Amino acid sequence: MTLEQLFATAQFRNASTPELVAHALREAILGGLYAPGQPLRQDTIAAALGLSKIPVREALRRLEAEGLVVLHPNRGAVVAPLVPQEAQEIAEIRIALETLALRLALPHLAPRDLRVATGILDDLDAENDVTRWGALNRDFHQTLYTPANRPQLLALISAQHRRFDRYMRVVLASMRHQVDSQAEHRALLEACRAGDEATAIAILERHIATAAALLAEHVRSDPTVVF
Amino acid sequence: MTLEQLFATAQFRNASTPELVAHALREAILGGLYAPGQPLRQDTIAAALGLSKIPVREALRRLEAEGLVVLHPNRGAVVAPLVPQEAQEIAEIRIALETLALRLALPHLAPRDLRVATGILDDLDAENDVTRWGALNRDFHQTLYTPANRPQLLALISAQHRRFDRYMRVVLASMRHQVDSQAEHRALLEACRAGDEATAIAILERHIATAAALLAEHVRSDPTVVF
DNA sequence: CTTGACAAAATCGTATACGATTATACAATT
DNA sequence: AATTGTATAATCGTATACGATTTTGTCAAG
Repeated sequence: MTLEQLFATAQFRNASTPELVAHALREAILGGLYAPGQPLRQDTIAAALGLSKIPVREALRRLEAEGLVVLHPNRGAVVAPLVPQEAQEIAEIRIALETLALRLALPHLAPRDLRVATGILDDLDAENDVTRWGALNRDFHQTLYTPANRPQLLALISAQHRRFDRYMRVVLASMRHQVDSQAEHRALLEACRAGDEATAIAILERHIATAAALLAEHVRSDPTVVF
Repeated sequence: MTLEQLFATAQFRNASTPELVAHALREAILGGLYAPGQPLRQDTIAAALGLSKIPVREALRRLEAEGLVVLHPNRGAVVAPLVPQEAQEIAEIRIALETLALRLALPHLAPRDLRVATGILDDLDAENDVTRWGALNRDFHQTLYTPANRPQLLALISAQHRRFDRYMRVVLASMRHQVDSQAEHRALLEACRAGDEATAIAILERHIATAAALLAEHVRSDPTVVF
């Protein structure tokens, strides 16, 4: 999937050009099309999309705020580098935000939500592509949190989840974590179905903490891994 | 304080022009110089700062990501309107993030941090200006969280705290909430000094929840208040 | 071989200009 | 009076152009 294709694919209603560019770059970074630390040349991107630098620059500002891009004055933008220490911090943040969201959502979880979540888990089982696996994983979590009816909270969670997935991508490329992760997903879904808040929250906490620990383990076992 | 003055005052190292513009606009919005919903004309701002629209547009994108500005495609930017329901959500988010930060910071709180925090509380007692009161209030909280050594978390808290303060500003303008708030601040500081995590966390939770409740009460008592 | 100086190239940052879109005023119509 | 249509003004969005800054390449000195 090239940047041009991502740009052409992205069409929301009411989306401005810089938003579309931001979307394309976001997907490109999450999909691994651009490596961490890689420079994002304004002219190159603009030319690829048939635009001038100006909407591209605005998109980069947006992505900077999301933590996917780092801007260096007069030296341009680079894909935000991966610093495992940062992933540990994001995991802590995710636990705080997602347990809140799940607690608020649980009383409003409808059978339909559970069905949708189950369907995503089945898709996850069948999915081998790491990028789409990350997207489906985020979808699963969002499905459980959406009934909380907290748009600000959900947006924050999405942003943090996306950043975290950039690290998990590296881990998943070498380990086969899916199985364990799916077992946790199903246990979480079961606790939600049963309306067992304490258990659901505990599973969610462990689920995120486990992913972070796996990442730490991966770094420890092979310190040469370039993140 | 005019926008020009805020722009001239703002000088960080390594700050690009759009960042300086964003800083000035941020302070202007927080300081009430621009009312909620007010249009932010690119030409006007650019002319006032002696710039073209381009760096101004980039600053607006940044502020959009922070939730202080809303961009409408082809219709420009407005100061983000105040929707009390949103403040309630932000309070929930703040409780989740700030109790985490406080828990992580407590074991590393040094006497120096406590002295600094005490000094800020004294300044708060003497401060009458609502805007500077908000800034000092944020400083007090940040001082307690900084030893957690979690830059991402602190940045998130700052952004949410700033958004919340826009609502509190309206409440403080009509009520005299400072006294109660200061009592809570001192009780929190005392629990931190004693290293009593459970009490400190409980006070912090109530502190934020009380502010949110005060806001809700304010809306209930006078539904005509234009936020 | 390394270092420093300098020129050339690449890239950034933004002022300017202009087409596109939206808002406003006001006349025409129902 | 309300509504529709149209001309005008205000504003947005961005392509272009160009100065400023940084990076790269080259070569001479140590």
